[in-house]
Amino acid sequence: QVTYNTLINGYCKVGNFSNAKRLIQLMRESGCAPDEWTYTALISGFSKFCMLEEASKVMDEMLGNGLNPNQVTYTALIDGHCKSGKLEIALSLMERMERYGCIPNLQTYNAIFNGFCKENRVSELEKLFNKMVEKGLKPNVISYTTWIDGLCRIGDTDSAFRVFNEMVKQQCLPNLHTYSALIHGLCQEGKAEEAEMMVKKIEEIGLNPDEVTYTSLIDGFVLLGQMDHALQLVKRMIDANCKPN
RNA sequence: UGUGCUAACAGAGG
Repeated sequence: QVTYNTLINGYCKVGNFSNAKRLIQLMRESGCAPDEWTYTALISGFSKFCMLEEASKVMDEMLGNGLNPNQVTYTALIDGHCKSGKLEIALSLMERMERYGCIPNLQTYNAIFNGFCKENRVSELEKLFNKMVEKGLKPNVISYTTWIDGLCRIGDTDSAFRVFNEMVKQQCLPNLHTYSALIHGLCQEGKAEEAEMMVKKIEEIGLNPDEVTYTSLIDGFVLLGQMDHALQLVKRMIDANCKPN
């Protein structure tokens, strides 16, 4: 059972669903019934590849077999819907989840935050964020980074930095994703110089900017028409052992 | 007797 689930999960993760189904068949033939883990692996795989109809079908099948979807199952399906821009369905799934006595956890909220973020619905993100804190869940670096990214996307880097400061005050350590979101935001606002200073700052605290960080910064100077500096940054990127992709 | 081993969330360009 665990062995089969491990293999099935491996196939689901890479989108090889025919092999996953073949293994489920084998699993059944050897006397093991698919369990929550099996269905969750399928739902998570289908969600990841934006095959939402299939994912929902598996969810129904799971319920039909008397198995209870857990927090991981719901979160996978919710995340899939968020990533496909079906935020309203994701929200109703979260309601359904709660009605069935399955409490949304931090990952569930983070998936929804990401949905709001990508749809530029940052005020709703903030509202839910506060609601989550009221419920006693502690936001982590992913929660804050998603919020910051959302604010940057709507061009409100000032608020993004306010959230950043709040995060630090709450003893939540920003990581490279957090800084990269801010750097990207600054660059898109035409503040590539500020972004570059920020890159220097993160290097000082021992973080290594990666190709995502550099590409945002390079794009920032490209937007300003400063191609010479953009090319200089590519050189610096290579010197810093970061390969352009 | 032993409940261990497997699943979900964030950043760039196009």
